[in-house]
Amino acid sequence: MSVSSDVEIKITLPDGSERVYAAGTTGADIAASIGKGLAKAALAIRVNDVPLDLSTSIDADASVAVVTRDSAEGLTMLRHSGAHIMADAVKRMRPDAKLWKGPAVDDERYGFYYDIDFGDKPITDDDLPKIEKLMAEIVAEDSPFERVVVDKPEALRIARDLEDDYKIPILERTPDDDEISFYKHGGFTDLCRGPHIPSSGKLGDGFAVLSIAGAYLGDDASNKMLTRIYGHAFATKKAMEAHKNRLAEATKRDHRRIGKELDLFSTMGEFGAGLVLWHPKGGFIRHKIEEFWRAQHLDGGYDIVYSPHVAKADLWQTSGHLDFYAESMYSGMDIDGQQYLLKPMNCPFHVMMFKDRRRSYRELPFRWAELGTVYRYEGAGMLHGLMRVRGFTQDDAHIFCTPSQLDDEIARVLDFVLDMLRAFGFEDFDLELSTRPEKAVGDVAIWDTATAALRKALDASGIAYDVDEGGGAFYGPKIDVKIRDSIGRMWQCSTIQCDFNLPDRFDLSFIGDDGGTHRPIMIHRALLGSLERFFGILIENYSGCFPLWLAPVQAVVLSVGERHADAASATVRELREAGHRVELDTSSEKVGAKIRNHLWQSKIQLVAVIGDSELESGKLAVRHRKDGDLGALSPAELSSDISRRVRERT
RNA sequence: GCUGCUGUAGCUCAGUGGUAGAGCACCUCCUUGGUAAGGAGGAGGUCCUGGGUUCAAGUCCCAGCAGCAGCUCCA
Repeated sequence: MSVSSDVEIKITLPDGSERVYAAGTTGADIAASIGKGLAKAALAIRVNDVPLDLSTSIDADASVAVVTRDSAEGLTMLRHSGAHIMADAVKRMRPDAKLWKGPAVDDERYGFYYDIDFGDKPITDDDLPKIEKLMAEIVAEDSPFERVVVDKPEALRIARDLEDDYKIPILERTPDDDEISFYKHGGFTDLCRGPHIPSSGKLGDGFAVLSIAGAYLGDDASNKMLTRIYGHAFATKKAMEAHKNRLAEATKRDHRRIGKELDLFSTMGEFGAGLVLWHPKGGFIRHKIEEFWRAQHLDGGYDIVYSPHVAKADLWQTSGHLDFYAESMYSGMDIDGQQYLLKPMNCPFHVMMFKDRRRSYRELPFRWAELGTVYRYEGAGMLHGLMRVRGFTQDDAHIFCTPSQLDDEIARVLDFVLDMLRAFGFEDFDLELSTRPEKAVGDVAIWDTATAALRKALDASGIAYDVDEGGGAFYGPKIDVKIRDSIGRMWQCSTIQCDFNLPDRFDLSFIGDDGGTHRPIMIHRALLGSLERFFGILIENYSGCFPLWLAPVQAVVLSVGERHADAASATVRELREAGHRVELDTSSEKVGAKIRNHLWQSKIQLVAVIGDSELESGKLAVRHRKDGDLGALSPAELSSDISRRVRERT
């Protein structure tokens, strides 16, 4: 700028190479000097690791990286600028709209949003295509994004001129000597730190306006609700289309839709929102899950216990639930003049079981597992298919152990969790350790011991994990496990939590080898989380095509014509006697229609066809949904194929 | 809970204040067929519920219930 162009500066590029430029050179100049392609793809620069506009001039030696539209950082900028362009489009459509904020976000569905106040005339879904069209016009105008740096009084003047009322309190809170910047493109100006893409045209054609929803001002429920418009942007139109296809794929897999189509479950709707009916086919799958779960637990050193659905208010008082969890609990019922409450958790019952008699260190650890059905009040807007319900069954267990057993128990639980999840086809995990928060019960020493035990188990697992410092519950540190499903989404199911609170509240103790009384440590753990939610995840993961060990129907035998019906029926009988779940189809449909119904509509894995040549050979023409034609198999061969698939859990 | 949208046949959804519709599924009959939809006919409705406006309401208004999207919440 003011520096004369005969002063030279040294620019270090990310590959370590150095180039000399005239002082005052811009990011755009540097990109252009390196290559045409880079210049085209460049959106911004990083100067000494600070992201800046491409038009920023550089006056001193620096390391510079060009941010391109296909990098993660570039995409974030593209989306952030997309939010500005969307806001511009909205303002063109509705000049009375008052802007709040519009960041880029890291979300599976959306790339950016803008929160906007439309006063008493909110926009509707019908307006979204209009906004998208206006955005395309703004992109076509290709107006440069221009950074305007002002002082605070000037900034306030600009905000008032723009009638952007929500920006004024932000500016008023800003310290007087802070640098305040606006970004302008065309006739649109918005308060923003930046950086932005060089011009609106750089947004390209890979963007979309996706949906609208309410969002609180400042994401605070005590504030008024604004309209949030969601959009997304990608480097190319092709990538945008691919994203739309992913959204469509997720919609296709929606467990509510598949649950209906395959008649797996329903929810009680107006007879009880958030309450689930497991239909026979869903019930069968649950039965297989529970059967496996029980077998694993018995093998894994657990005992299986049962507890009631209700208990006197006193229990929930002692446990602390009435003090800390009351708003999630249902109002109770009066039994003999005593207040009883539905259980929101199983732990107090297991604690009572521990307290039933005096315990010795020789008995510990106890590992008590229960498929315990609990009821929790969830706000009406929270309910979602099987994923968020008001009555659900936790695959719960509580381990009571001595401090010296903690290491082993934690390591054992973590192994157990991962094995269980792998059995259901999940191989990819995210682990997170949450440590002591500010407000916590229990000695710092016991926290340290427990946290170390969790950390040790995580290290031993060989899986990378994140640490959420201070993110633990007030009663103890924990490990959360997330699983990645077949289309890349993460779900949290498992949690392993140490608890230093309940043993205190219930004054639990055991007699140690010194003859004195000691406090046991309690570990809560759920592997699948809630059976309802886990079932929902399984449905979406498998898209309703369940592996044979879970599938309610493993195969269908169908006849080509009437004269094959008896043989088909006999085959079904034979396969059923071998323990397989097989159905018969002798309906008067054409073979193509039957195949379509079973393999593609009902998502059954195997069909076996019997026609003239099969009658002749005594074999079956077997077709698998994914593996295709398996050729001619005898009933015994089909039976062992089914058995193999069950064993392999495929 | 909050904001917005939606609620019509078992399912997916059309429907302009004036006689309730389609496709699929279902039932019956015809067809007995060879690997992703054979044909014909039939039955099926508290248009979510309750109020209101109107000569007349599936349609407009209000309230409730439920569902959907998001926000807030989530030991």
